[in-house]
Amino acid sequence: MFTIGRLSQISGLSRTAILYYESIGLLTAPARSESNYRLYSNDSAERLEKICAYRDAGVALDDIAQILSHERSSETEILERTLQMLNQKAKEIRQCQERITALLSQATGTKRSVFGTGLNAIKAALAPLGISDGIFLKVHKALEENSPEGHHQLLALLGFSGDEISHIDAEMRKEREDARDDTKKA
Amino acid sequence: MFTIGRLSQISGLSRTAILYYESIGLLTAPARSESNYRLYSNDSAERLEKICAYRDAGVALDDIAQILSHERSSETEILERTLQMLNQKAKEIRQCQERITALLSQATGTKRSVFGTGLNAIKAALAPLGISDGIFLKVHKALEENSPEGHHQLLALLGFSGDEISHIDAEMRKEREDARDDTKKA
DNA sequence: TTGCTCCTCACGTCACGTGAGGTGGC
DNA sequence: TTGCTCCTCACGTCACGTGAGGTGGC
Repeated sequence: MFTIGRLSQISGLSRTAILYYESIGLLTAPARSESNYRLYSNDSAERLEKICAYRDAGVALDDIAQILSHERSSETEILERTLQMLNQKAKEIRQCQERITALLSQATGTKRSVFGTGLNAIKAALAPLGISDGIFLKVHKALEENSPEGHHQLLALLGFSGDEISHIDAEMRKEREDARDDTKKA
Repeated sequence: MFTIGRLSQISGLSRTAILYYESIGLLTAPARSESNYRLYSNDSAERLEKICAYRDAGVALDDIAQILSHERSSETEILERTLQMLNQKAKEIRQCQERITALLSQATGTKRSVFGTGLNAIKAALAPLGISDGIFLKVHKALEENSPEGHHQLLALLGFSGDEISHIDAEMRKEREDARDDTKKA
């Protein structure tokens, strides 16, 4: 038996969110203590856990209710629809990002990609994908040495313009030369 | 002088959106005809055009008002803040996409990436980036022949799991063999 | 008594969409 | 007269957040 504060802690949801779920019927009203406090059962907590799993995947609360009402057949359909919606949203955001960067370069007179400019920009672009600097350098070397053309295509894939790619090439060359100098010194 | 319907047509906004902008003071109340119809000037139309440019870039209406109130200094700051917000949203959506695909593979028992499965999935992933099938094949060949390792890294970059990468490799090999057979026949 | 959690409304959010009920112009 | 555009409220949306005003437990 948990009080709402405790359930909030273990679920990571706010109190008001839990109350809201009750108000729309996604959670059934729990038992009450003598002092009228809500007392949640283990079942409630488990249901809330499931709710969170779908919520964190971007599923609408209505759809979560449908899925949890044991209409198993509808789950795949709902998830697929949600995924399509997410893809659409991602597309729209990407468009906004492009337009914002265009407005920014217009406002400041300097060029910049969605991620910023230069080498740090690439690293920033790769970081959220779980690619560390070390891996990044390895991939880069392999690509650049064996197939500069392929490397350029990869940069294009990441959303850099032709100008930016040239700029990055120059930076990388410089970095390699620095590394060689260091090696010589050692 | 345009009526609201005409302004709606040329701006691409809904009538209600235009009325809403007036209600929050983003557009000033226009002149009226004898029959009380709103009559918009060229100035209004131009202002609305600017509004649309920022709106389509994801800038909040409050912020657009600020930018248009000739506080030029604030523009860059606002655009930068908006861009950060968009980056954050993009990140959240990506997380949702990953979780949805996890739930989907759990529900259906089959594996799938954010973009679907197999070769078509890659093409679908690259299409929105402006990479056609032709370019795709060129890049692939260059990478695979010169640096299979680099190719795998690229696939990992695009969000494919290890299993999926092996699968794609197999598919590509098959496709290449088919192409060779065709060449022999010819 | 002092904090703390808990309770129940009710209103705000953001950018509109959707009627409802009515008037003017070709 | 028939459509059409226009007008002004007012309420709905989605998933809560934020008080307001009050009560119970250690």
